Amino acid sequence: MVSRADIIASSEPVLDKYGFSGTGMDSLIKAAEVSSRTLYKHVGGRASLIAGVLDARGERFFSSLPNGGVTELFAALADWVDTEGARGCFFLRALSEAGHDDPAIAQRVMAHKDELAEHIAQCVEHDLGKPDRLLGLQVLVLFEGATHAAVYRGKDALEAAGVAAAVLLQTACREAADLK
Amino acid sequence: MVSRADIIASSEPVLDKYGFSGTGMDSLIKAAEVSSRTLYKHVGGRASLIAGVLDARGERFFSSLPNGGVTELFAALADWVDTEGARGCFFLRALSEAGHDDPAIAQRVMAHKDELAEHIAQCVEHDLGKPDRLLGLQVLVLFEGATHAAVYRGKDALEAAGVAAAVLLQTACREAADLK
DNA sequence: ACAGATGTAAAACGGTCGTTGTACATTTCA
DNA sequence: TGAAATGTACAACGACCGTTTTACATCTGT
Repeated sequence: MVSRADIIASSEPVLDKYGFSGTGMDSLIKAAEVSSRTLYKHVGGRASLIAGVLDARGERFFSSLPNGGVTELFAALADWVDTEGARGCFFLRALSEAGHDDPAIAQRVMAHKDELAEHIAQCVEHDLGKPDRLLGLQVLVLFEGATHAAVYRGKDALEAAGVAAAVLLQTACREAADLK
Repeated sequence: MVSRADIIASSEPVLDKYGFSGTGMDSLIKAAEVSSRTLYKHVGGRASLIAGVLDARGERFFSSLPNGGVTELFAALADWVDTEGARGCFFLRALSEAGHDDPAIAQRVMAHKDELAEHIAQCVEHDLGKPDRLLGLQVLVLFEGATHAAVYRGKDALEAAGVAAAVLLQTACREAADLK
């Protein structure tokens, strides 16, 4: 007995590995180990399935991020890449490959990035003791850059990003002290 | 009288705007303003056309980057995004969307990123007076991050990345002075 | 026991896509 | 002039893809 959640869970790694446009319904049906009839009854259709996968992925991703500072943030990203592989941002890939013909996907991607920016802002505040919009954006850029540079530079990119974030944080910290 | 280069030039913006899997040959034929027969005679086929577009894009991109330091580098990226738009890295998108069934594409993407890393390393050396592998990688991550964060944060991401690179450079500079 | 829900396998449908074939028009130049 | 080169428009091809239909099996609960 399969559920909608089961089908979504089995679809995610296939879409991740072979891409949204590179994955046909037959692959997702085979991965779910159900008949096409059952899959369509449970998830409605391709667009709805992809939307569900994005939701599940987002939830899983954010629950993998600890509540802490930027050091813990980049450590968690390194763990994520270790277990999931480095194929760029799943959401930005969804936007490029499927966002054109489905506005629901584009909207989910934007919401995901808003949530990511918010989480990073809290990491920065955790370390700095106060909010810092510029630093938050810089760490977001480092996070995004690490995610994509890891595709071709591997773990070195993640490590460099973490160090860079620490340097930026310390600089902001010093500047705050100088202003006192 | 059209040339292979003309067809490649007219194809690039279409592939960029609608994506590799979202663009059919009919769109590229229409953009080239030739018949399908002529286009195929000139470029051979879809895979060869995309490879040619990647080559042309890479040449155009690197010739838009000035010889200078990291400040000029991020200024040039801002100009590029101003005129080209922010849709993420064209090459990484090619890798995701078409790299699976065409190893020639994957190889071109890797070569492009190697060239980018090399160019950035020279920017760092220009400012610092000596090579610095970690700083080069950090600036690469910032460059990649700015490219992708600009998709959803616009020019703010580019600006933040430029400032971050300057801070990292100055820190490295100070550390070098302390060691004397 | 049997109706209803839930599943399967496999064919079929309509559409799109990359590519090629056919038939015809136009320039080029020996 | 007239043949070769180069172009066009457009139909057709085979393959694939998302989805639905058909026909049949297997559990579940009163």
